[in-house]
Amino acid sequence: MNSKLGSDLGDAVGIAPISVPKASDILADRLRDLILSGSVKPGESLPSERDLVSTSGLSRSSVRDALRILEVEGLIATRPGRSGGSIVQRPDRQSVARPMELFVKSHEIHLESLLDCRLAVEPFLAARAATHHTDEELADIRRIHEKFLATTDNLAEYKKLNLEWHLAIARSSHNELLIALMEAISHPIHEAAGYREVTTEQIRAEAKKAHCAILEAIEERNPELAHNRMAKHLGAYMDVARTIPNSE
Amino acid sequence: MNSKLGSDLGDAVGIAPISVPKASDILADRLRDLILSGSVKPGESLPSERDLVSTSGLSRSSVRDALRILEVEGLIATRPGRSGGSIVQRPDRQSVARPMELFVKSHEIHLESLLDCRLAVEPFLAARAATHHTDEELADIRRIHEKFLATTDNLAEYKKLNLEWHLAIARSSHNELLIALMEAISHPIHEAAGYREVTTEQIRAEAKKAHCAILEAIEERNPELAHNRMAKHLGAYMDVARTIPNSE
DNA sequence: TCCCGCTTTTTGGTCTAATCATATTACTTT
DNA sequence: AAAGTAATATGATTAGACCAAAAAGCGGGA
Repeated sequence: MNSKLGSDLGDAVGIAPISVPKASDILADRLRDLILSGSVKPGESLPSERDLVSTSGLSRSSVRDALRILEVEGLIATRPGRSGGSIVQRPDRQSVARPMELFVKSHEIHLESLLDCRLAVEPFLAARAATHHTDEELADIRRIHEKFLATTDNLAEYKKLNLEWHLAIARSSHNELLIALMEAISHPIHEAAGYREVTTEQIRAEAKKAHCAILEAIEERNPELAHNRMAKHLGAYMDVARTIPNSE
Repeated sequence: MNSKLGSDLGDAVGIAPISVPKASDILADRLRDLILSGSVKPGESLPSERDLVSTSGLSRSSVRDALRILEVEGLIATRPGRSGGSIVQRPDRQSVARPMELFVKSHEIHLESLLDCRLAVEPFLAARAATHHTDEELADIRRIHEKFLATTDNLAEYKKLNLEWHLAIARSSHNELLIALMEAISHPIHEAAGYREVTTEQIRAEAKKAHCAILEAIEERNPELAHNRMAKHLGAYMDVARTIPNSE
């Protein structure tokens, strides 16, 4: 068992570095496959921890580790108590948005990139909303819209309703993936953007006008118009944001 | 300790349901804050598990659970052995793309929605690539492009290089978030799309022509042209995909 | 008969205390 | 000095116990 000899042999034969997977990872992979293949459907439960221990041959810690992985991934929800257990569920939008937010925060993504992202996605969402919206969704947008128009000097309220307005439009697009993306980038944008770019009365008035125009296009089910007006609205916002130095 | 009495009191006073957070979640939140606030920088290590046990007062299981959460989130990487530990890192693009893929698979997102997503994002990436690309990135794209043009009847090879081509364009955009999004949706698309829509020689020839045109626009650093040509290319692809019934 | 209240049972959550595996460091020997 | 060997710090894994929550079962009384 000479280590040098072993190393030489390894180099000579060209053994690739062997990665030793963790027991919990292997079990997590298997359980994930079970879920994704549809063997266990949403609402149903995985076997109890103690069952998994006996069937897998692993210890309870490893089993719990595996379950914890799936929980973070949003594939299961665990509840204590009898008839509790690991209940399979479809990951919600937050399971997508959360990692994205972590990514944005960790990499200190510039506001510029976030707005870029928004500019790419939101006009599209507006166009889809124009063609795909239901009556309930439209009513929801209108309700938020009216409240938004009614805001005056309460900046926090203005920002909150502005955000809600955009998210309501997004939800009407019926594209779950793009909605999740919007949700993910909205929070960082509205945190990073600060209050300065909406301080003047004029800017807020223009935003309200733009919202009205976009909503009108959506009500008329005119996707091209909604797309262009949203793009113009965001362009104006970006121009304002750009003239203001970053707070960081 | 009459339970009925307690319940009535609770209803009367209007006590909100109290959520009992798990110990590991609390610790995970704290450690995550430490990382995101920059108190522990990428490359540095968190305290060892045994240290965390003594400072937090929790058991080793809970501490390990917390660390496992952060690991799944891509915030740390753990390595065994002396001078191992939980090393802080920035989440990579995979940490964003993976949850998105799980979301797509779990919700059985239609190919239509995925292509929509792509249509929203990729023309934008092409435009940004036109203005932001470096010489190395352009050389990389060209290398893949040449290999792509050289493919003939090997469909697997064609599809692989096609995917790589699109991702290379995306990388040149320098928008990390949109790159991650592209990576995330590319795999499901190319899995779901099957082989049928690229079976005819004519379709492949047109795709090659379109790639050439897009690349040309990028080399000329003309963002509008790159945007429009990419949109047209994707539109053509979607038309083809739409004429073919889903494989599911 | 039906409902309240107690007990039982199942399940996840937490803790303790070892032991194993791995990789680095420190030491010893040649 | 270089090479080999022992000590050590770290995560990975196991085992077993007990706690807490929540549902199910049971029994007595209105």
